Amino acid sequence: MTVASKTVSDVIHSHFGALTRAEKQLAESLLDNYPVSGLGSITTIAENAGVSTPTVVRMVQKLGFKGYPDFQAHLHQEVEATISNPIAKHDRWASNAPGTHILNRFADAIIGNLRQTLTGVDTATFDSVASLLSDRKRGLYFVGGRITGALAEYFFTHMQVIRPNTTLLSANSSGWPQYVLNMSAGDVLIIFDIRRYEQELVSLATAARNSGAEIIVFTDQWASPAAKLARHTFRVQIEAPSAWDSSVVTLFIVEALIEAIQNSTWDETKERMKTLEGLFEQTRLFRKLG
Amino acid sequence: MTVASKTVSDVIHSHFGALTRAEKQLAESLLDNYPVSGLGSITTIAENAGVSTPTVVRMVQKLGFKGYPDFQAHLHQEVEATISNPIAKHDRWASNAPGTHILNRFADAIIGNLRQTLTGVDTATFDSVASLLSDRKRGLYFVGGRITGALAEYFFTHMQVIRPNTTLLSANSSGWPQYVLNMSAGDVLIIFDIRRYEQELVSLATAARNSGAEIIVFTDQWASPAAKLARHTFRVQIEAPSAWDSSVVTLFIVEALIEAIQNSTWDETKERMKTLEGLFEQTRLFRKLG
DNA sequence: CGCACTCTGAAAAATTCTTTTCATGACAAC
DNA sequence: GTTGTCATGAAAAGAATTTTTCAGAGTGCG
Repeated sequence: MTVASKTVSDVIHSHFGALTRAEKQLAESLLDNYPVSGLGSITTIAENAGVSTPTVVRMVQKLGFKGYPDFQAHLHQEVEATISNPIAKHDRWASNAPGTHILNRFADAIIGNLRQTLTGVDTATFDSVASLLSDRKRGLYFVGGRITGALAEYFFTHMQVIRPNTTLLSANSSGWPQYVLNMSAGDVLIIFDIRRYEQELVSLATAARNSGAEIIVFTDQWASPAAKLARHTFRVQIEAPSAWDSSVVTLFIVEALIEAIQNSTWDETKERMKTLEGLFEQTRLFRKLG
Repeated sequence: MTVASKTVSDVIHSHFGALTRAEKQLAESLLDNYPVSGLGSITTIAENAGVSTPTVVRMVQKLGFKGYPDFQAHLHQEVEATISNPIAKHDRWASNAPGTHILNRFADAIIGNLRQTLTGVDTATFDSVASLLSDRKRGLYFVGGRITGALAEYFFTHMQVIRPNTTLLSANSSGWPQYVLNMSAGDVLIIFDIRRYEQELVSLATAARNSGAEIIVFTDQWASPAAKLARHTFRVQIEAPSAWDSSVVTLFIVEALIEAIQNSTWDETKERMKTLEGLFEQTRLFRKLG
């Protein structure tokens, strides 16, 4: 086998599955800040990765190099190629891809969305929402549309671990009235509604408001009609070089919220997570015995 | 004396007059194709310059370095500085927010994840996966774990619109064997498995492989055990300043794939979407009348 | 529980690299 | 011509790096 045409990075990636724990650790370390991290002596990179020098030797041989010097020679060539050709590298995101590859165009678009969205997001709103959702006296209800249902579910799954009293509304709108029936004043309804806004969500929001619930809406830059009924609204930039809208930035906000909420009640959450671990363990055991 | 602020190149130039014939010859050689020419061992660069190794040692000491290793360490630093640091870091993403606000810290982390992931993703792999999933003769099966189930669902929902013959596996693993029963050779199983890898997914993957299915795995940088059974694997960077892992970049890849797939069969997809519109319309009408 | 197996790093061995020593030769000054 | 100085590289010495060996730890499996 020849290693010639492929980059060292490629070789590492293509063998990654076959690497052992320590070797993966080493590979990570090499890929992090690649290729400069591999410039030093075998001792240095072993130390940086927290593995022994024999591990380094074994890995590079597994990758198809004759030994460490051979491995390093290849790296040097790549460094040379990279440096002598300054236009390359980071004009593009994915390496070895034309600047017009979908991955690169998507990355550009998403970064743009993220920046625009964050410019628009008021951190005071963000903090208010976080503290609303941290309040365990309030029941939480999550609901999404056809596409955004997955986001609602994602948010819900995390919140369910972090705190009690959370509910995911079924995708089918026919069951919604029963949920509204259970809402009390101060409960919070989190709605995901993007483009092709779904009429039913407005009805749901109205009903929930009448029950005294607070409403939080995740929507796009054009704002769902449900936003008018909301206490707080996140207007997220969703445009992508695609026939579909992008949910990446919405998910970003959701994850940031999850962290903010969890962080504000870490002690309690920690206990819950520990208990949950125990429950998973039991289930597994249960299954084995059964 | 300190060499700190000046580059090695500067130092050589400023001492050039004081160098002897052989040393000048060496200096020329180093400056030619700088700084890569100084990456190898002392023997190598001595040979390249056509001088002896003692000459090299004498020169670097004359330049103010402690010895050859010291000289080379400085060169490495310069190479690193040249290669890395390409994208200017935003001090602040969200306006009116301290740089340490969770939104800003999250944004930094996600951008980092995105960059690292894209450096690692082989566009050839990406394209292969896209064309695999575009092939309508192959049945598609999506499955995720507890947290990643939402991602599987998101992917599935889109693919269901784009093409026929797609299935979302239930969250409950007890129903999986029945799905495997229906898989035929050439079908594709898309698995999402991140951190806390779920043992059942490996069993599922094994069974699917035995039925002749191709397997595609979305996992994290440490790679799910299911990846060993996979035809293609996406290793996504998932670390966030949070107790939880981030799925943002995974979703990014999914969306890019959706676009790539849809794009490759746009004509057919367009028809399907039109039909779907009609169906939605009917349902709405139906409900109104009912 | 015990066996076989793999992974891992400590330590030794082998190799290579770096530095020093020193002999040679060139050249200038006397 | 002799002498001293300096530059240079061969070779030895010294110091590191790289590779190999090997034993212990861990893991999976019957």
